[in-house]
Amino acid sequence: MKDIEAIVQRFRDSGLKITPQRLSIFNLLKDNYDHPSAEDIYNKALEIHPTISFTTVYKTLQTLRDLGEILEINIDPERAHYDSVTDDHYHTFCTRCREIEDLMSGLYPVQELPDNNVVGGFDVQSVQVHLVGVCGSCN
Amino acid sequence: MKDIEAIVQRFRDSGLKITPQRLSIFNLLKDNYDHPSAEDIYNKALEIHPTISFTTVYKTLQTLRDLGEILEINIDPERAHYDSVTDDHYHTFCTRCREIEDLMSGLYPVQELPDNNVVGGFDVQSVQVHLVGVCGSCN
DNA sequence: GTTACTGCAAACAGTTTGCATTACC
DNA sequence: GGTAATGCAAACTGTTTGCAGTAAC
Repeated sequence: MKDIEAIVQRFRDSGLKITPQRLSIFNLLKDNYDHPSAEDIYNKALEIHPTISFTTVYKTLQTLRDLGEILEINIDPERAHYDSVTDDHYHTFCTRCREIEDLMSGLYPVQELPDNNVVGGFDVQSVQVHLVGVCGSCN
Repeated sequence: MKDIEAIVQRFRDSGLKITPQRLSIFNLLKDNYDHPSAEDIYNKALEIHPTISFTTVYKTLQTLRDLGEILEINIDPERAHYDSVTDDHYHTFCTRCREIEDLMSGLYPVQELPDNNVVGGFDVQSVQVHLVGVCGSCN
């Protein structure tokens, strides 16, 4: 995810409006290295905008995802999580505490894709590597 | 997933009963190299048992998953899919047709885990590698 | 002033459960 | 006969939508 000014510019360029609610969400995501669910973000946003609705948070997350500014992570079957770091990296998912964490690169190196991003006829848009198990804190 | 007799034995050994409905589900899974959702399996089962309920299919899938005989794949945010092949292998997920397919081993080789299955303090129970994109047929 | 956003309330879809009846062993 | 499975109906949870009022530009 770009820095706030760049995001604001990108929204304006796309004919999207900048509201205080949206700005708060941008800031929450920017400072966040967890992998929050929509509801996590909503709860934090409530502290700043006590009247903000879940719908607004949800729709803003969708917009950011569609613009490619954040990633939606689908590893927790119970809910989607979001990641403001869009560079290639992988995740661990703890089935006890449901926390998603970044996997230090180097700890689990994965094959490079070919230059055209095609593997066996399949056009790869993203590679998701999830190590599912139990994290250090839950052990 | 083991062959049918072994599954039947495993169920009996665990105090679980063998019903015609369950046997049909075992057979559907055994012959299946797709990655069906619970509803897919339910629809096929209906052709054999016109009165079978979704609940029965659902609960049997849970039991099989808990026994480790099938895997639940969480890559499609809209629904869980199941895989009767429990050996290590990876998947492609087409965002257009929502088909999950096996990734030929060799096309995208992945790092081996250390012997103790621990990566950076995280105790790995399974590794899920998903190539998300557009499949050959949808291109 | 025009266009898009907010927030409410309700719809939606997949998943999960409680419970009476039925079937397995 | 005792125990577990089936199947119905309803609850549940996260996600998504329609729409009237409001705010950005």
